[in-house]
Amino acid sequence: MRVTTSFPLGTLRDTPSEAEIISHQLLLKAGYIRRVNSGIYAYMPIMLRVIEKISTIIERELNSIGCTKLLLPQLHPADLWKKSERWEGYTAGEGIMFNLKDRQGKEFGLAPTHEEVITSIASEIINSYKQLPQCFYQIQTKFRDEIRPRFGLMRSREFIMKDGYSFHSSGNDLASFYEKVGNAYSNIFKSCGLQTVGVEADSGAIGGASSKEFMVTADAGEDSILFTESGSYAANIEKAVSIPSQPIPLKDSISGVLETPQQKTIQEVCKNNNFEPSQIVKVVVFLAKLESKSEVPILACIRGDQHINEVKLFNLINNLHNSNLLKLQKIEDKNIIEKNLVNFPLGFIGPDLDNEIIKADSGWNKKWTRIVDHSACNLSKFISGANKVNFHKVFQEFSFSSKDYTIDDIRNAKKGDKVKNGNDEELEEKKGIEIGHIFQLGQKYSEKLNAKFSDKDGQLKNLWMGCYGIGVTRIAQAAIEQNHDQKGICWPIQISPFEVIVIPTNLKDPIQKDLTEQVYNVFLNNKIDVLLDDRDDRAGVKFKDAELIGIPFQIIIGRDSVNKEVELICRKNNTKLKISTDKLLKTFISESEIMYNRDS
RNA sequence: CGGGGCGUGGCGCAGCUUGGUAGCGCGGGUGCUUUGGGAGCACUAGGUCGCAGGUUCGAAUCCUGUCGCCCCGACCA
Repeated sequence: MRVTTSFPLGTLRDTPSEAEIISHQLLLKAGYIRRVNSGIYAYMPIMLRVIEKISTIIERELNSIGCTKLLLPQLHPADLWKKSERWEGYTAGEGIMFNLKDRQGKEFGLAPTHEEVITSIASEIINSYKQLPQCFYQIQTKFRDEIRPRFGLMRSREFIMKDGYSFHSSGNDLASFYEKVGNAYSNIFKSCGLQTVGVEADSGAIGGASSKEFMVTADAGEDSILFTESGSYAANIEKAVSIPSQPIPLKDSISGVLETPQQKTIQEVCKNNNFEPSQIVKVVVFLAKLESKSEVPILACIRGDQHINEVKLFNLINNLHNSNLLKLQKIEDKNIIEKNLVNFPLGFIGPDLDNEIIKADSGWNKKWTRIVDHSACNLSKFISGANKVNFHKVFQEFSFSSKDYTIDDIRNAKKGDKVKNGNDEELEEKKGIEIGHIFQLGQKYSEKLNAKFSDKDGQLKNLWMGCYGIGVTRIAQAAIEQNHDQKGICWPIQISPFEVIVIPTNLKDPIQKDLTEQVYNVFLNNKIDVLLDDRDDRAGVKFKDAELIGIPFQIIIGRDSVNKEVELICRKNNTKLKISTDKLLKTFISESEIMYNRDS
């Protein structure tokens, strides 16, 4: 491809001010993407080549384990989503799905994911166990109405994703295929030149039993992952389970009610009264909004030195009540408190907060749903709010094990915690970018959408399902986050838009010009992805651009053209080889082979 | 939705406090010079200063409203 006749590179001299993280800055500066609106980007020709390379790698690996590519619609009828009971949650609750009405007033959603559509189609074409297993996938644009799009392609409202859905006759078959996909994913990310870790994850709104995320480790990542150095354990912080540190026991001499004026936080109480955070039980109040429209107040207790994991809490509440939980919010808004509660001692709440405090005329459930974390329920003596403003008190022999309290894990695991009893390994923490997620959905969707097959025994049974996602555009950006330097991007060769760029330094010199054409054509004829920077610009400009856009190899055609000699430069480590054009192709092929093999 | 910031040519920004009808660098075009690390000189095109009201003889500048964008938080297949 020639720069002059195919597309303007569109590189920028200055870094656009809107971009915060390096990968986003480089994508814009090097002309890969253009912002059209918040979270909406155009993929320029050079970007599309990256996307296509990633897609090809994904297709190769998935096809090799028996997956089949297809293409599904993006405009989904609301009816289908109502059958799976996700319409409300995805529009009213989380509001993650763009939705609209057609001229007849029929409702539609712009697809953020495709379980409903694929399941309904699969149920039509799969009749017998003899046709199983099946796995379909597609690579296309997804839509999500993000509350706050950010970091370029990392969290955008339109993004390209590979999503796959598998169908099985049994849970065992699903589990083994899930493993196979997990392996294929590892191959894919390795083939893309990325360093990833697989972690246990929460399955979120998609639901299902088992779920694993693939993370690119990078400081710019939005997720926290906890892992042991040996690799024996790795999980997303949303899911991670650990043993909390030992609490420091309270002195025997302390008892009764304590005056704690204005001391609303754990820190203030500790500082003013000489306590340790682990001697306090923190009580946080939430309001749970259910799909059945009922609103349930929640009282969550945890040891003072620990933090509540709202994802765990969300899932727990979801299981505790019959209706789907749409939203969980902290109760802290003054108006909401005044409207629904009487003399609410915010900042001084204890685990025994009375149900009477909920106003009779409030729309809330009249009883607190009381939840206590393991870290708090074993304390024999602790400090907590006295349910009276400016007072705390000492709780002794307080029993959480009455049936009023649900005891469970609602705690954030953290760096330094032990993984489990009898294992001395400590958790470490890193930031990660989620680029892949696989789920064992089980029969959740097939049940709702009535997707059945005839099994060996002649019985109609629900299909077992798995679903598997890869963020294609996210991979591209994550790769830059992991592979760049002061000068710009350093693409892993596997997903670079071009393998090599030919840079003639002076096209006015007929010898250089002839040699350039000769070299370019040799590479073209040998099916190498080569870009020819045939712009009539100064050499320095072309060098800078080549470095910025990050092509792994540069061939400089210059002064030594008279001797049929050129330079082959490796972008990443800046090594230069001066070689004659006779040996150029062979040398390039062996050098690039090394690079392909090292990274994949 | 809460907190903070910003909207001035394609990009990065100044001007606003103290009103007088727009400027700098990069980029674009033309010409000459230059030619292995984002060149030099000259000429040139390009902006109703986000939008709408208001104050004023006069508004990019002051006031009110509104829209948009970015960052932090909440939220997150």
